[in-house]
Amino acid sequence: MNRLPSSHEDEELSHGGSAPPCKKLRLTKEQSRLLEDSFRQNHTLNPKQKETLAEHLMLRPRQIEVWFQNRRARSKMKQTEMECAYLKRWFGSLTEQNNRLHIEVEELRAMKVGSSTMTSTSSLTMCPRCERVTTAAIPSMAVVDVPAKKLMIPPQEREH
DNA sequence: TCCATACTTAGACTTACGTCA
DNA sequence: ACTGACGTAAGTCTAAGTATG
Repeated sequence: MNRLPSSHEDEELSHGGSAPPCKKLRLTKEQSRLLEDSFRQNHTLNPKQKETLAEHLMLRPRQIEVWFQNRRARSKMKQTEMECAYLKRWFGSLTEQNNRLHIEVEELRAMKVGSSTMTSTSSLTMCPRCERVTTAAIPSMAVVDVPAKKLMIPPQEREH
């Protein structure tokens, strides 16, 4: 069932035969499908479930056990890869946002230079918490709002 | 079309660690 | 506190499958 046509020896072994350890087998599509279904329902199996599944698929319980171990590991690896890719995208978007804000600060400083009566342009600072540009000397005097839509928080993150 | 080779996938094993009786 | 059985994660090996020139 779970074996290449050339060898029914391994097939017997995969069912718990007494011969020496069998060579690596490939599961059939049907076996893989059922295992995947089972994995979707539960990522771990209790001994009874393992036994039942093994019987149903005509595999040794140990094979079921190993399959689930590998499946969990690969599932975790895939999840990590996805998270990594997501964080990279987010980092890119934050960098972009940061660059734009720096440009904006420079523009505002330039504007300040133009209006002679105001405080020194070097006193303009960006509050890291509220994302507003303020004059450090007299904070109450000049507060420039950065529209909330400019904060490029990825949708996935906003949900949480 | 066939073949050799490189690369990928997945079954199996080993080891280390945590939990529990 | 110690011990053995058991389950799991992480790392690794390697046969089998696939892509490529």
